[in-house]
Amino acid sequence: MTLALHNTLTRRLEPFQPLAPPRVTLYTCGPTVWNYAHIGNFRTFLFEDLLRRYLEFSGYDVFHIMNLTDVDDRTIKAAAAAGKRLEEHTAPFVEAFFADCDYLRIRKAHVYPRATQSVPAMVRLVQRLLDAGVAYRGEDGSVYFAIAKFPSYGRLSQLDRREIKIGARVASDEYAKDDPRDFALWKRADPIDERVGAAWDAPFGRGRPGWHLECSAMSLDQIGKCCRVETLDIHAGGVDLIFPHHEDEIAQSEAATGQPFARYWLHGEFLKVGGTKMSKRFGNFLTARDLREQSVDAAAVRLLFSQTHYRRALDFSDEALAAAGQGVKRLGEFRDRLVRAGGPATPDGRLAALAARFESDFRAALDDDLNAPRACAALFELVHDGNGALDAGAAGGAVARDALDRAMAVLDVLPTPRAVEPGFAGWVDERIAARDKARGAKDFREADRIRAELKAKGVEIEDTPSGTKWRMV
RNA sequence: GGCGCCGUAGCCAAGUGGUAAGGCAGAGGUCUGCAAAACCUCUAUUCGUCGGUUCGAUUCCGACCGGCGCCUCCA
Repeated sequence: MTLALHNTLTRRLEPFQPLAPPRVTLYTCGPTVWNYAHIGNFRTFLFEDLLRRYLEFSGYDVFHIMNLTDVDDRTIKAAAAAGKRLEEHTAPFVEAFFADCDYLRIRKAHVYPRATQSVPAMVRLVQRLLDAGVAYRGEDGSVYFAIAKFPSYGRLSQLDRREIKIGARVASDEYAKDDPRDFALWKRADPIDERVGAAWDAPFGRGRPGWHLECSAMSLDQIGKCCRVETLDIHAGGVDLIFPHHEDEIAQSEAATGQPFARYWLHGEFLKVGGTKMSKRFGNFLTARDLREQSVDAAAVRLLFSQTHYRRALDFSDEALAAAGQGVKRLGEFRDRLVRAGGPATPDGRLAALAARFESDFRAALDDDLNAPRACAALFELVHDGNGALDAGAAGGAVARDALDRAMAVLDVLPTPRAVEPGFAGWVDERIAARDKARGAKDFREADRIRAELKAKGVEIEDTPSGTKWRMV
């Protein structure tokens, strides 16, 4: 079994073969830190987290680069509106982004190059394109990429099969370009750029990088430094980036290096709300901090997103999130039960057999273009059959627990342990002891009263053959 | 107008040219003092509609209806 991934470049499922295994260079388009990222943005980052984790699970040595776009039109506009310098405005959003990633258990990239700190690499790339004759200075002083000089332009987005809508809108800089489709590599600095500190000197004029340029320059810079290559194994992002962002990245990068920019392009679908794309523009968004403030377990978000394939739009709702929360709880209960089911395995090896089947199904599902919904189905089959085996007296939970834990290195959907104050835990134990005493004396009214008392404090109890268990809900 | 995606039970959602995974919710049962948890049973003869190809289609083709996305900042 080998991993196959859907490559946007070919619109096909392809066996995954990195340039120099076991190394895999992975570049994922990160957030634009002009504001808080919403969970639609995080759906993409979580899909990339799944990809990253599964590559590592499969034995690859992943070098993961995620950029932070801290200078672009929106960032400048927002900084100017707030009367702040660029870095002053973006700093809290950068911090919030990392906090949100931690909350959602997103594995850290190895490097987070920032656009404002990568200007020299961008200037070098623009110069290289000017030298190669595929870029030119427009009448407005900006530098543009000449699409006519790059014949394969449009391959990723199948632009060759499209018609550009004529007369829909006329870009303000259109008069400065040779061809309306040409895009800016370097934008001449205007007074607002200067005011917020978004302007740098370059041989071809003082200005700032175009959005597409940032990703090309940062990714090539990073993989050049780490691996001395000019081709990424995987480049991933949201579907909305296919055109023009990724198309333009390919043009710039390949025109400069003469090498394929990325071998595999992966794109995650949108998160929707009531049938419409979640977007800042529509105001129908929810941030990770909103969920955290509602005490939503990040595991529920992870499970919810894992239960829909990454190339399929997912409609978000509180009901769906709550349903995932129930699933997470069930997984946690099962793992606790496995831990309690110690001792040597029963002779028929039921749990071991279930664990083996699960691991095989789990891999097969994820090998098939990261089919996490199927992996989740395998997981719940393990829970169901495992519970049945335990009910029937199977012991030796360690095998199944190990299999579960290995899978969790990829999905990571077990409940977040709740921190409980020692004093509170002591009080709960005391109450439970009192209840057990009442139960022993057949005083069930008192026992039920104590249970209600605990419930009011958020403590749920469960009587088991080995005593009374409790948990926070 | 161009390009593309989707339409599967109450909700969410996999999937296959050979007769529908999984999760949540619901009903009944076992267990329990009662619960909880867990397990058992039940819950789509059917996969938007209409045609076509086929021995056979939810799965392939066509048309239509409905929803969405990109073509402009966008995860």
